[in-house]
Amino acid sequence: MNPGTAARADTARTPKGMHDVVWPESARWELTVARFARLVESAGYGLAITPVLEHAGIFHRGIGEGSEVVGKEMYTFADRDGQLMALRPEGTAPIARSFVQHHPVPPWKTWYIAPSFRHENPQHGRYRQHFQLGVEALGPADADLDAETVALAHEFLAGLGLRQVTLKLHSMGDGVCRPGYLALLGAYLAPRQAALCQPHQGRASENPLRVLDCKTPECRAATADAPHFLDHLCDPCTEHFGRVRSGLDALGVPFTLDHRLVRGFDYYTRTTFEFASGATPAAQNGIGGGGRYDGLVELLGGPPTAGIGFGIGMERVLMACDAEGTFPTAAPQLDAYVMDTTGGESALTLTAELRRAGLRVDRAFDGRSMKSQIRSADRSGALVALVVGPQELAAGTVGLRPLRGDAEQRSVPRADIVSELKGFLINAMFIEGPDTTP
RNA sequence: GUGGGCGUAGCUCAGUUGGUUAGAGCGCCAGGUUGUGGUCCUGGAGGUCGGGGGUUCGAGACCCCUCGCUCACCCCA
Repeated sequence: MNPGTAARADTARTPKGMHDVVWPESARWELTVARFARLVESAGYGLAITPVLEHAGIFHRGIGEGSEVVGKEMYTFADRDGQLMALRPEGTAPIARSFVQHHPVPPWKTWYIAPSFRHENPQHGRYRQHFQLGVEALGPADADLDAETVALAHEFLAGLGLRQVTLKLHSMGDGVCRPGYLALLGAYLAPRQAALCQPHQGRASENPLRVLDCKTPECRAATADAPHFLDHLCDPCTEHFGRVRSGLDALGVPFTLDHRLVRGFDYYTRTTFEFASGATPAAQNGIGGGGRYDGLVELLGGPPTAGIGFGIGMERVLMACDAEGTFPTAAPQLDAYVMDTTGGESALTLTAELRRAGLRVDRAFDGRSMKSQIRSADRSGALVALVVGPQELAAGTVGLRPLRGDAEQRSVPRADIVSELKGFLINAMFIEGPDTTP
């Protein structure tokens, strides 16, 4: 370890590629997660919270040794017991591991918001720690579940107001037809090695699918006439994929078939899909993706169990929202802000009383001047300032001063402050009153 | 992991061919207004010039190393 790196350990900063999410940005996270939870819970999903750390083998076996994420980007280390541990690089394998461990009765539908770690070089929209919102449904192999799952992700993104998001769909076949297709693709590429881009020359035989995914003009040209997997699926896979497509059509979810869609994890079978934003830079326009992984549970030691899910990148989604300018404005944070220039005891008790009554209330501290306190009240975004000065203290009243709009400050008996404040807020339609509609 | 650009106050930035105690706007604090915000005026606080080393009488500026951000590649969310 060089001196510069060592010195860095003393500096108060987040590690490279990792970020604090603090207010007001964190308010968008809360709202986004809440929306996601409400949506997927309406579809029968329950929350799953799994450890950030797993035995590294879960990912080696599940995602695949050869994958970029496991081979080059995973945070792996031996803990104090000498066990090889890894920080979760994605959300699906831990859920499958959890299924194997607890053998719940399928269908088992879970959702998560989970930090994921990849040791790569960060840039805007790609971080060493990012958060994924996701769902996993284990058990059914039914193509309707594929359609439902894709539609759920689509509905979430559309519900955030995103309009420039496109959906790509493909099928990766299964253990029956994939070997045949890989051989076919390999045979197609073998005589064309020299035409591929530098990095892929000589390596095409290792993972021919990667070449399809490559964006260089050389590889694009060389694979222009490559066989499409969709033309070589086995009959059951063809039928399954046909039902997924008709299901999405029936649900009104637009998609395009993309024979170059190759996902980075080995566990995918049959249906795979990705959502991309047309509003963010191409390098990080992938905002989510997923697919079916019918062999994963068995791979991790469980019974043969089908599964499908998706992960959506929290940071990427918010980037897309920013790019499209669709994110809703934040609601006011506080109903009232308490000011007290008489020593603070009134503020202490009044604030507690109002909070017990269900109101959102903050107050000034450190006995600052009236002017200073009302400036804080204004900045806090509160709708009303409640003023306790010497006059109010002596008279047993509280000054109710509206901060938004042009209403006058008025004096309210201290004993009536909760009902008076609620009455004011309802009247001003800042909070919901009793439902008076028929 | 590879390559380009950039790091000066909380934020956005200025800082001449190297030359005294490093500046502005916004924000923050206080006062003007001895009881009242959003406007205005005045004042104040706040800086290891990302970090370390070097060249020099003298470095925010030049050189080397390093850390971070950023853009691209790779790959992905």
